Amino acid sequence: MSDPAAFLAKHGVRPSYPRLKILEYLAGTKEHPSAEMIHRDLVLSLPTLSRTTVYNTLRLFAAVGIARELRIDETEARFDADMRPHGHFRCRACGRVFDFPLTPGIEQPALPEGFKLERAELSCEGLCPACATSSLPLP
Amino acid sequence: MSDPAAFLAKHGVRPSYPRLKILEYLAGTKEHPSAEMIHRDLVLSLPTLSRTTVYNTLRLFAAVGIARELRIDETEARFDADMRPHGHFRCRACGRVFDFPLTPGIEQPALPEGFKLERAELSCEGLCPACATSSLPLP
DNA sequence: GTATCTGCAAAACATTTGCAATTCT
DNA sequence: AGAATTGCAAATGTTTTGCAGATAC
Repeated sequence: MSDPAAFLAKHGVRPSYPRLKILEYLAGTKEHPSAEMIHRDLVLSLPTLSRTTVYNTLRLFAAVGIARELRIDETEARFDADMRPHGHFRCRACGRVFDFPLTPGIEQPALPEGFKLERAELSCEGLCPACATSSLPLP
Repeated sequence: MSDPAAFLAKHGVRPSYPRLKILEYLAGTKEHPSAEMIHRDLVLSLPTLSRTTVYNTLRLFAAVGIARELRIDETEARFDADMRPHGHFRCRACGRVFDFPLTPGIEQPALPEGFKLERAELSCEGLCPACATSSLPLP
């Protein structure tokens, strides 16, 4: 992300300071954070940041195509600024979300006649390599 | 579903009356209902049925492999007793959830080494045929 | 008779909303 | 000034939990 402000402007989003910080945070992580995680981290350097603004901003980012909302976690929405096609894998033990490449064709599933596809998401769950080989008791 | 009680017993689930009714309801619909929808309909013929029991039962069904929980709706979990591999499409206008066949290979995505896959779900969103051709204003 | 199941009420939790104060142009 | 943005507090809606009574084996 060379110029975050220009990137926001290009998507028709006014580059306010909170929005810039949220964009930079999201573009610079592979954690697929939730709104709560983003707020918890950013409020350290931006103490006035409210949860409401984080929620508003993430919804706005999703609406204009800057980020996507993942429904891979049972309790909270997770967000990803990588808009290239890829799948997600959530480890049920540690909760981390991993990206994985899609076999070509999956991103354009063959829907019956008449359906107008706008979004597709391949979500997997199981154990990540670290948790699969761990000797700790699993949830 | 020829013998629902035997089906439950086969999965190690005691066939109580509420569980039987919930199983029959779920197996007899293509609506992919939420817990609330199931309760709203079943309470008409089973007035003592509580929401808690519906939630408990659906969680139990998912745990033993009788049904699966879909995270395709923004607000509430939806449930499906069809355990055969297939994808789901949610219409953002009418909220209905449709099944569609999966191109072979999708149900076994190629994960990187070491990941232990337990569940995979392909969720799509867009407009269903009825809503796509409707002249009503869309949400 | 003991473990399991049910249901009510209350709690927990993520997210949204109303609205006033602030900020940007 | 005027429009957009922010942030607080309260509300919303789904799901979970504690616990007492009912039920099944």
